[in-house]
Amino acid sequence: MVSRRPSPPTARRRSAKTALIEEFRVRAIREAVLDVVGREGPAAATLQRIADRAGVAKGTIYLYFKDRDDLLRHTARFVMDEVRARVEPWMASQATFAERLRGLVTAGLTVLEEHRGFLRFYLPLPQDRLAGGGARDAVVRPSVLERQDTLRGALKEFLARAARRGEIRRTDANRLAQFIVDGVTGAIVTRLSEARPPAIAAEVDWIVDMLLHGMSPRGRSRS
Amino acid sequence: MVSRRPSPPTARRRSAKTALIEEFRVRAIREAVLDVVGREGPAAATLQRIADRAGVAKGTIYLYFKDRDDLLRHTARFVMDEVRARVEPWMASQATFAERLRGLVTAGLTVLEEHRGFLRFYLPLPQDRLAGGGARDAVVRPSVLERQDTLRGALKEFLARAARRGEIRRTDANRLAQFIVDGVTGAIVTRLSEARPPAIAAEVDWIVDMLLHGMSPRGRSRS
Amino acid sequence: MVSRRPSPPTARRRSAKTALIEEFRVRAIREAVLDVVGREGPAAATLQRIADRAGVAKGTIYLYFKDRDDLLRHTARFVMDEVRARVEPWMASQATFAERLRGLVTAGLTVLEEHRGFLRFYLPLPQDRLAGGGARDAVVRPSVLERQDTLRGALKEFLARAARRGEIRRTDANRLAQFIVDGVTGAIVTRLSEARPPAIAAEVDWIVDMLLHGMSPRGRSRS
Amino acid sequence: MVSRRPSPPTARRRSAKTALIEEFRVRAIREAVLDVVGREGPAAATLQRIADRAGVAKGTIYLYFKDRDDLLRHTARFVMDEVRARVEPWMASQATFAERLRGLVTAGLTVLEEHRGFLRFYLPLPQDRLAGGGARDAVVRPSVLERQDTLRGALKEFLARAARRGEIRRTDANRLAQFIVDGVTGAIVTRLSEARPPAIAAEVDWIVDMLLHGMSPRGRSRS
DNA sequence: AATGAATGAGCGTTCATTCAT
DNA sequence: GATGAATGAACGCTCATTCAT
Repeated sequence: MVSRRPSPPTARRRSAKTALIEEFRVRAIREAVLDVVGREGPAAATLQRIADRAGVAKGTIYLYFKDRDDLLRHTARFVMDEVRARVEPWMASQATFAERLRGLVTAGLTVLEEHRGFLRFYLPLPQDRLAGGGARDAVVRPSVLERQDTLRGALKEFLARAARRGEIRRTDANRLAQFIVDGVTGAIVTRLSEARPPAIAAEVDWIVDMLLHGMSPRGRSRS
Repeated sequence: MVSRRPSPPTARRRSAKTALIEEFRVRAIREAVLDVVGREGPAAATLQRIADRAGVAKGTIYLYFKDRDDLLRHTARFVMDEVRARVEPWMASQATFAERLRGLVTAGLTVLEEHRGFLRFYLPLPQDRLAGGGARDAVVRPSVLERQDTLRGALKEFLARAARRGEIRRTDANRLAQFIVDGVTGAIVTRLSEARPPAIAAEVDWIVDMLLHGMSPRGRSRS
Repeated sequence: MVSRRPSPPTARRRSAKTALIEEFRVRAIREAVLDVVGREGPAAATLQRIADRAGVAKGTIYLYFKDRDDLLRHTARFVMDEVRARVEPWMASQATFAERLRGLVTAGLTVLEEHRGFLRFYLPLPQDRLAGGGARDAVVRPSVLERQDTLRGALKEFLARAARRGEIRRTDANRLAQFIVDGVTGAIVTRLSEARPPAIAAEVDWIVDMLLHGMSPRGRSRS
Repeated sequence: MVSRRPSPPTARRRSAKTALIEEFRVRAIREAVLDVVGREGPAAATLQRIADRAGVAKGTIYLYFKDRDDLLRHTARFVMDEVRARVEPWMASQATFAERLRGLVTAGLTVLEEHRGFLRFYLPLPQDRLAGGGARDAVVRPSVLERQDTLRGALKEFLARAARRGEIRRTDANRLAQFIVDGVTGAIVTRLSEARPPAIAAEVDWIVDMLLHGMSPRGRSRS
């Protein structure tokens, strides 16, 4: 079971084969969740539907996940971990700040688009914003927040360093981290509502430019 | 029933007293929805829970709302209308752009804080974005989108006008509108996580400054 | 209250006016039941609907009837009493047996047609036979049976007398009474399904002829 | 699910064992319906009561029937099919008309007695005719009518043929068919009220005799 | 006497979870 | 390990009944 972190001391080592099967099943079921939620929304994400899509029996899911909440938590964490894995390397990069920011935003935007079907409901698009909240998936929240906090923490650190180096102005790093996350999220949200969204690169340029210089006219003196 | 807009022409006028009671009940039930959803999330928003919190019987809700969907739709519309009523006047104001932006952000921030509990799930704040939804409330969507589109459209128009006047630089007004909304929303989130958040005015200053000038060091040349 | 048969000894005599109003209300409500059930079936016969049709408030019904069951029982009894009031005089008539039978059948057929809308559900037509039974009106039965037993008893007595006089052959009067009731009921049931049913008189002739002589060829010797 | 007639072509064959279990469950649930309705009337036929009597959980019923209506429809059809299967062979028989009529009446009487509890409400016996229904089971109608129309049509054809052959006199075959059905139904009712009803054979003789010759004194001339 | 807003028991239905095979 | 038939708690909703006005 995926969520069973510390295996009991008496448990025999799983054979390599068994572990492989487990990995395979877990992936299949998780993909089924992403697929069903992405295509038909959380309302359709009953265990029966997920099991059907994964090609396993309903009961089988319980061999790998404690319960429905555990499955959803696992899936959300998986997506968030992917985001983090793609974004974090850019923070440690040696490039210029603008390049690092651009890389970071590109990475975020890319992975978000990959899982847009799923995130669409948990990270709602403008046209879906009020669609979200059903009752069943309240459990997804804490596990996502946990990941998100880590990510935001890292981003905050990254920004604080940049400020110390004079790459950006000194300001509330916490607010700024949130501001960036929201800017990127908002952009993907806008993209999803457009028939012909601009290329990712152009999108990134716009975001980075706005984050760096704001909306006031170029060359104007500050108010 | 709240959603029954056009009363039959032959219907006798409701007495003033009856209308008062209706207003009172509708408010009580709506507040219960806002309260329950805000405190415990949409998952807890069963009719029984709402009724309990409103201090009425389950059946009473059906005297004022057609069904659960109608109730949720009504509540969402109510909140969105409040947002709009507070924000829109600033767009038509004759003040400088910076002042109008500040007023607009202040208004948004204020009403968002008022209904933060509810909106947290339906207009999810960044830290909750992945937390949201289930399926039950898919119906809330259309009625809110209708409101939200109008609001965003107005904001977009406001920004386009400002660009034409040279008050801000010319850019994609749609993206910018979303960007601002997300910036404000994100600020609320940050505030919620802080023990001693700054005063609203300071918060607004930070947001407006960031929106206008971005994070690059003051006085630096653009990249 | 209609069903309160023996008024308590201490009760003051109702004034004539009060009695008149009571009579008026009871009739209005009863007619509403017959109308609603007749037009829309027992499913639609909620107290609210009945009250609306009767032009009184829901609560008012409870001033005249103990509860819903009491109201339905009253209505069914009323219809049955009408049947009986029309049919019984013919039993005591001095005409020939065939004439008395014809009169009796005519009377039954006529009153049944009058209330066909109501009876349609409780005395189902061929095409409705299996439609009947809902759960709510189980109470109607005992009160109808009580009346029907009385009627059948009278009919049985009438037939036994006729047999003693040699007007009909001697046979099980109980069975025969039931047989006649069923024949008449069946006929009206057939009529209701026909676009252009024959005149009542012709219908009666057919029934009486069949009851008297059966279906074997005229003039044939008995098997 | 019983009502799911055409299984998808790609569906794997149900194992013999599974089919057996399904058959078993469907029968148990159907018998529970017949039992509950028969004993306590349609009013008592809630899903909980049916489930209890069938010895299964409420949810189990939904594995085999789409919903309550489907269950009731299935049960009614089952009974009607039994009636038809027993009655129809006699119509095609080569015996004399009286014998065929006797066989037919016997078959009808027998199956009616078997399911008398259930049919009492849906094919109401004369003494229960006013007792029946509420609204809940309106859905039962169409599926039964379909069956009943076929049956009555066959009976009508049978009678028309007999009339053409001179076995009975020429008359309205439709009315006569209904008349016979009602005569048989009425007999059941009479039997139910008797402590010691006559043997089925004697009962049949009485009915057939009455249907053939009517109640007028033997040997008397017709009026 | 008359009202109708308020009530809550009870319904049909869904679906996460269990467990015998 | 894998299955899916079986379960029953919990939901949204209806409507007969009550009672303050």
